[in-house]
Amino acid sequence: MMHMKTGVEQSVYAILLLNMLPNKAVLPCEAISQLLSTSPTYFQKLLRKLVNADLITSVPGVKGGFKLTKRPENICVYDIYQAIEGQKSLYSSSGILGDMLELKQEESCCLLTGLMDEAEYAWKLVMKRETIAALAEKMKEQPFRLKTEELQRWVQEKMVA
Amino acid sequence: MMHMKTGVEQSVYAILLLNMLPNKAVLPCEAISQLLSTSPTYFQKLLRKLVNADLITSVPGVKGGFKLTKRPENICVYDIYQAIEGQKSLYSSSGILGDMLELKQEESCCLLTGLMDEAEYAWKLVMKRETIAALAEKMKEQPFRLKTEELQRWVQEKMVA
DNA sequence: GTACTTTTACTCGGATACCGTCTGTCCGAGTAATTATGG
DNA sequence: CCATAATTACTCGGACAGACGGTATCCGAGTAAAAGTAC
Repeated sequence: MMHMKTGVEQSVYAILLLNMLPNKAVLPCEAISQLLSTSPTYFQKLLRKLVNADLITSVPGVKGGFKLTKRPENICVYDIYQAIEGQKSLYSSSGILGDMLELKQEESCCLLTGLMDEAEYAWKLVMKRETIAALAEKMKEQPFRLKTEELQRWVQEKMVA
Repeated sequence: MMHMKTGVEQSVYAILLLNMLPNKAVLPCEAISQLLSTSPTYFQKLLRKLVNADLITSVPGVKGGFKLTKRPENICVYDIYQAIEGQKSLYSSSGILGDMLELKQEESCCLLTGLMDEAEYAWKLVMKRETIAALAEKMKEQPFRLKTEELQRWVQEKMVA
């Protein structure tokens, strides 16, 4: 129903978790997926997309796992969205007008494309504003503060190296 | 992949067609779907949604069909989008943060909802700007003008009453 | 010619099927730290 | 003790199954204009 996949939300929280790691430490997929109550094997594929987008780094082998590639100030919600959902537009013309008017292929002729692109741009602009650093700050505020500290301890416990 | 359905685009063009009708005249579903190269029986269900949204009116019986309910200046692209896609948000939290922090149900606790709502608002705002009247004007401009006049004649031919 | 019936051409709405995408699962392969083994 | 081999715990990536939503198809029902029929 034109809905954002849950993978985006999961990825955001995964990155917020990785942001709690001390330098050089990593968190294995298994631990994260357990906290997010999702399937480890599928969640790995999401992490893979984040790796491909150069948002996180993967370390193979025993004591392996994932960690952030960049500073949290340099990761915005849109980056994560794009990594998971790809760069396809929300709208792309099916060429109906072209068929209706029997135009040649080379004449691009959608009355909506320009408008929709603009709308999508406005939408993405808002997602580019919010960074992981800002979200992490919000987690430290009330009423999440206590629980977030608890979460920090959980991360310390599950992390390796 | 988080993509707008083609039904929205088809509906926009259908309404542009209905906008070409003289007063009191209607256009049957069969004719429209034929022009849009889509399945008549399914397209009827789209038209039904537009009727429910009070954008168009249906006339049953022989010489029946569909026509606009409002003036084209009072129909915007967003109205059509909403009629087809419903009013569900692009994003809705799956409550992951709540689970992670083990919060109670009543504490709404999604870090993304506020941001995403704002983004969606910006997106819809652009779609609310463009009216059917404006799109119809664009069709009368070059390089569509000649073909649009041809389309007008086609509508005259297929309309009833 | 008028009243009534039948036909016809539409809309209405439910049931169902197909297909692509998202999610979930399984498996074999790669990698590197740890442990075991042999001298 | 040191070098090498085996084990272990991860990531990597492909293949495949299940669920779900959008699209498409079929059917019977409702509705009203047109056509046919009876008197």
